[in-house]
Amino acid sequence: MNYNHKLNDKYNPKDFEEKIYKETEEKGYFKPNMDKSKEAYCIMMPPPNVTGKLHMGHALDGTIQDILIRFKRMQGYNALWLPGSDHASISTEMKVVQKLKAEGKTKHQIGREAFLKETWDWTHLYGGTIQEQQKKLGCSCDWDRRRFTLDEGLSEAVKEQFVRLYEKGLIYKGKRMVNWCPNCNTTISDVEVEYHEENTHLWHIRYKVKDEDRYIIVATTRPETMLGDTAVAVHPDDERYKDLVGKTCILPIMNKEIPIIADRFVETEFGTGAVKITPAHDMNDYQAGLRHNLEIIEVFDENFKMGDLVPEYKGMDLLEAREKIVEKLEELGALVKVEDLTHNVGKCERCKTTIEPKISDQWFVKMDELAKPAIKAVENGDIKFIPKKYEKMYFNWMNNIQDWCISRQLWWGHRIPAYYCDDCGHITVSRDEVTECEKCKSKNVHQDDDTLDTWFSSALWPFSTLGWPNTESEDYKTFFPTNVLVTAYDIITFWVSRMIVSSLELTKENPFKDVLIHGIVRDSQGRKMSKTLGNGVDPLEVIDEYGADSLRFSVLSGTTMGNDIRYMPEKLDQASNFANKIWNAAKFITNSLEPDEKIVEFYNKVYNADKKEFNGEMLRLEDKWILNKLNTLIKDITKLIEDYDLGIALDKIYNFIWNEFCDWYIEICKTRIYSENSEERVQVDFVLDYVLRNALKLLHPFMPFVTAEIYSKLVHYDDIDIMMSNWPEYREMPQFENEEEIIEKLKDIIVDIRNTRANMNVHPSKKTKLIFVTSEYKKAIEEADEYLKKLGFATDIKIQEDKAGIPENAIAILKDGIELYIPFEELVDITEEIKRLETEITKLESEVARCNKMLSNPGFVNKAPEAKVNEEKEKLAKYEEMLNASKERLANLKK
RNA sequence: GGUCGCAUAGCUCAGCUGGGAGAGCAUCUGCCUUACAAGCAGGGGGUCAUAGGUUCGAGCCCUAUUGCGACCACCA
Repeated sequence: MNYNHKLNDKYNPKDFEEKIYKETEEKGYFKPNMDKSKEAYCIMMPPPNVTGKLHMGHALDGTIQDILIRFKRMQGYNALWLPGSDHASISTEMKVVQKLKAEGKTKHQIGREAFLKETWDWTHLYGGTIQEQQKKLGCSCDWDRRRFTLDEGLSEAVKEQFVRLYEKGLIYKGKRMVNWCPNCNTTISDVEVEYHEENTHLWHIRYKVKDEDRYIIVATTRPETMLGDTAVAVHPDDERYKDLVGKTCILPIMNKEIPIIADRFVETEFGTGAVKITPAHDMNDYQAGLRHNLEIIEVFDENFKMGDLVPEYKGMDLLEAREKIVEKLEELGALVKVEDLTHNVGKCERCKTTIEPKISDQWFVKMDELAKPAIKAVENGDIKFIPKKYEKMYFNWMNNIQDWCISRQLWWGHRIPAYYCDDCGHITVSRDEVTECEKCKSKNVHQDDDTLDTWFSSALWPFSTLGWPNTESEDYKTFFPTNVLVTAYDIITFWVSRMIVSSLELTKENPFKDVLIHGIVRDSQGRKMSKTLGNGVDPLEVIDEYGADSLRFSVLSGTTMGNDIRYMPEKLDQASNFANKIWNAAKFITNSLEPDEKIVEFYNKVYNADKKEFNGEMLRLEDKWILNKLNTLIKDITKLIEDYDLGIALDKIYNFIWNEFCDWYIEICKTRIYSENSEERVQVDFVLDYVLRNALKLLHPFMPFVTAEIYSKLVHYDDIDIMMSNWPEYREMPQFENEEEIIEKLKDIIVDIRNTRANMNVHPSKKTKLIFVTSEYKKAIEEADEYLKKLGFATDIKIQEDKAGIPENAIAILKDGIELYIPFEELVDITEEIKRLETEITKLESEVARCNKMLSNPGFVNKAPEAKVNEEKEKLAKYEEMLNASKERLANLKK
């Protein structure tokens, strides 16, 4: 066995991160093992936009999924993490439109076919970018199974969904009021509208009541739409207008008679309490119009210029028309007053153009029936949200669900599989291309020009990627339903909910069992990262500077699932310091390693794999202490990852490696590491290697690169890389609890020694004697002799069962079951030591008092659990013992 | 307006089914001790937003208040 244990002198992630990624990918580690005897585990990566670039949100999302998949893979599952990307219709189309614009072209000029070719080219040019970036992050997904929402198979799935829903009557075409972006020239969904405050005016206009010498005054922000008014509405309970309801009034300019109606949607507080109803150009008015059967009159033409209702305004820009109409009203004496008003105006999320509500012929999915089983699946716990609070968000949305407008006036996407007959007008919906009207057999048919909302295809992601609608495909049968969906809370409503809906409707299965919701990565000031603010942090730059492991650490350490994360550059220092710490520890351990054969041989003797049990006689107290700690750690981390408590898990491993393994175990072992006795060295090398390798395994899902690099330099038990190694096993019943307790006690005493010395400003070079008084811990201290001397700054250690011969002015460290005296000789001023003892006594007294108070409280003794009461009793006894010892010591000093 | 969340050390945040307040950074003190100064050892620093309540016991549960945030709806 000739094996290289040598680690580079310095921790430098660039030396190995890319190398390891490439190697492990080439070895096929990212692919599922397809072992039928193993349970399947599957995560679908939320597909990023095809032309997107990796941002911190992706980094967090990818890190979480990679941790889960690596964990499950090490546990032996047939684990698949399937990546891909989304065609992102509006976003991609806008980018290409802009590109064309720069070239002086429009999409209509070049035509549909050429435009799609342009877009495909664009997609091929930028489509691979994000994948390459995800690789840098360490994402171990099966790239060969990568899917794109416009792939043939996925397009089949989209058509299948459309046709099935259509045939069930769940998709319909109808005139509805939709959000229209006059710039993008398409409908956009409600979620694509963002609201901005804007300063404007509120015009008060009076409409004459018919045949009466009265007026009703309405207030509006959009006087130009009054040409299309078909009613005036007031609140039914509004005393001011009660007698007017049912009458009619005269619409100025148009000189037209319109009814005065009562509707609960009217706010009596706002404006005048009377509102003009323009069903063609306002959501609420439209709804009111439907309720009251009002005529719908469009004021604008398809280009959002004034229509031909009044020839004078025809073709005018809306704002210009507004001015003219206001002038006209003033002229007519109908304008009562103009108020200033700040209100929210809907803007297009993409181009910031003011959204126009528009009545338009669109395709819709009828949601209410579809939502029911999806609500139930979460209600009855078949699908769980983590953290649970996000279920409320989901229910909130699903219980108020609106029909879903799925058609978009875009070209980039899945074209709606509906064909219109030019002769009879019949609509044929089909999976296959239609060349003949199914009703009149006319050949004059043409396909709907529109495409489907991107989310209509993303809704199928958990199963369209596995081959659905072919439910016999190997992948579908193996991996569906999937296990967990990982995403941020901002797309619960329009993605997660729709996946659940589509999956239940089409496959009759839940798409996943768990929905793991994480927060959003914000900048160090807590602001959302955005292009306009320019405060985004580029994960690639971070990786370049600190390495992927540090980035991964920094977005998870000290976080809670579901809460937003503030990006703190300092955390990267913490992360790379940690990696560096492990690196140095590993370097130290591997440098002086005994030959592998000897250590493997020792392992075979000391460990009984069947019983998961060590031969205690072959190990020392401190070995058993760290092994017991490791066992507990394995148990904790396994549970924490299973519960998705990744932040806590990571911090626990951090703490174990740094504060237990490095700070204590390695320090304790140094005398043995440098020992002349090779058996002793084999023993300690085994434990060092064993604990480190297992700690690295636990850390591997979180920091895959540094752990892999170091693991490859440890004792060579086999040829298995850490990524494919078995997840550490733990014993349910800890084997060395007692030993752990003893070492903890010794640690406690060492801390006291250091503490005392620091308080007294004793230089490290100044060594003393240590005199222990104990019978209980005699053996342990004897065994600890060498490292106690080292860590306790001692020249000499004495153990005795009484206090004979202890110098008067020695410092006393008094514990239950063990007392330590440190004779500092001339160094110690007795009065100082008296003072120190006195504060110690005060502290102990307050502890004793606290215990007594609790135990003398009948409520506590009677009602608290017995274990709790006993615990307090034990503490009391311990503190009393220490208090008595301190008092005795003090009395002696004062003599 | 509706729903939900947050408020803990100077900063950023943890804190599991209620049982003696934690981490990282910052700060102070002492150390170049042969893996690591990207380090080691030690210290200081908190009325857990406010006011009530439930409980033997509340950072944690309940109610109200204040401040902040998110989402949904909407503002003619």
